[in-house]
Amino acid sequence: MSPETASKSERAYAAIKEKILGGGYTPGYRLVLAKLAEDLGFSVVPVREAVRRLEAEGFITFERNVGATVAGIDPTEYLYTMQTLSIVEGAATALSAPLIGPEDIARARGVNAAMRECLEHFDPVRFTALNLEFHSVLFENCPNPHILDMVHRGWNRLQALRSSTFNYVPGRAKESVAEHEALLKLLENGADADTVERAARAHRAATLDAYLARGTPEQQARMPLSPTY
Amino acid sequence: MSPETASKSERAYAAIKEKILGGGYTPGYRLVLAKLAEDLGFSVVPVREAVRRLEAEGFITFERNVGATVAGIDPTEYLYTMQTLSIVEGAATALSAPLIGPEDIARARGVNAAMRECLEHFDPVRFTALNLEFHSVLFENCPNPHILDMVHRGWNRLQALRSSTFNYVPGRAKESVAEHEALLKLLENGADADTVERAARAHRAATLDAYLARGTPEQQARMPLSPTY
DNA sequence: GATATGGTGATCGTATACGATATCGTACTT
DNA sequence: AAGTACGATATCGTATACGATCACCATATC
Repeated sequence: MSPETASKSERAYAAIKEKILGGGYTPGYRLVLAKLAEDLGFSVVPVREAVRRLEAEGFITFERNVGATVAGIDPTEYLYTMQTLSIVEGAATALSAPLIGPEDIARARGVNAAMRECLEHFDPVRFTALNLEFHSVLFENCPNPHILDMVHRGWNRLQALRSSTFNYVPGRAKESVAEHEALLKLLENGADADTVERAARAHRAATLDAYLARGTPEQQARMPLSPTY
Repeated sequence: MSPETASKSERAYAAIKEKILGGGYTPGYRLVLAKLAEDLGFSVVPVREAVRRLEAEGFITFERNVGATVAGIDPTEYLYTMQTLSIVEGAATALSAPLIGPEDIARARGVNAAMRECLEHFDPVRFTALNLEFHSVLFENCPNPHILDMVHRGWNRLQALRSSTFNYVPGRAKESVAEHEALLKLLENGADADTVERAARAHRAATLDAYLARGTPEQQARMPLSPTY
């Protein structure tokens, strides 16, 4: 029996990704294959495979004959990701809606209650984790695997970006919790897919708006995209 | 000077993808790394990298210690891809809309005219190629690279699927050309993004509907998703 | 002082070799 | 005859080695 059931390539992938998401490797950090391999105790080949995969998923950039660096994370990139998520998560939630049962709603409502508590104790870290859990309940039933995959990628990317760029926007979290409750009400009442999609999109767009409103006007002017439409 | 400027890994990727899209490797075909490497004149390492990349993009399936096969292409997969495209292409087109100028419209209209001719001479191959060109004009201006990338992947996937599963649906092509003209009118008149998105979605959904209507009622019942909403 | 040029080192790209694993056929047992 | 155990073979997974390429810096030249 090998030490782990997964291949070294996959373990390398998970380990590096973990470090990026957790902030162990900050954006701009130079990833040298040989060094990574030594740290992990593997050869460079599986490490290289892991790095290429992470590149394909947008976590790192890779230049031929030069090397890899943890992906840069400018505000534009954050906007791109949020906008993409608003679209694919909106669709995933709409497609999930008919498959969401009362027990799912109840669970989501419990999570949302816990988020409300986090507001009072000011625990943004737990708040963020619960936020993912809440939305997972809403979109995980999406029967289209491609769309679900895109949603997962978006959340991953967001996590990578947030750890370094995202500043907690004071008033926003409270609004977010309220919007969650409104979303649950829609689902309970069997709202049609189009309405659910719009609400899910608007929810994310509102977060983005709050982020943009935080910046100076000139920063906002540089944003090339309207956050929602 | 090397024979090509691209790395062997990339050339292998392009070559294998080409063969899949062109029908040289049909679905279910067993891809053996060593054999591919020999055929290409490369070593297995870059070939392996290419294969993993194609796997990530959905063109082939890969099982550990077993091997790779060209991705299976059942009707459900076609439906997933069409549904995903209706969403991301709709968004891409809506985001492109404000950036599309008169010269783009004119070009698209020319392409559409050529498609109309294809109908009369019954040239489905050229029709399909022109169809991509038409839609490219509509979505290529999309300023969000993530969304654009998802659209490209969808089209690629569709091309791979179509070469083996898609049967030309008789009446549909004519409708499609008419819908194209309607889309162009919307863009010319500066329709708002929401309207454009709905039209682009509906256009693709109509193609999917035509495909589904072609099958027996029992086949349709097995489809797990509503094509549009 | 600025720019061009060559050398040097770090890092990636690929080839080859070998070990690990799954699959399939065959023989044996019940 | 059916099922199971076992071994042979094909194929993948990883390690190691070396060649190729690029960035950097020192030096020379204008």
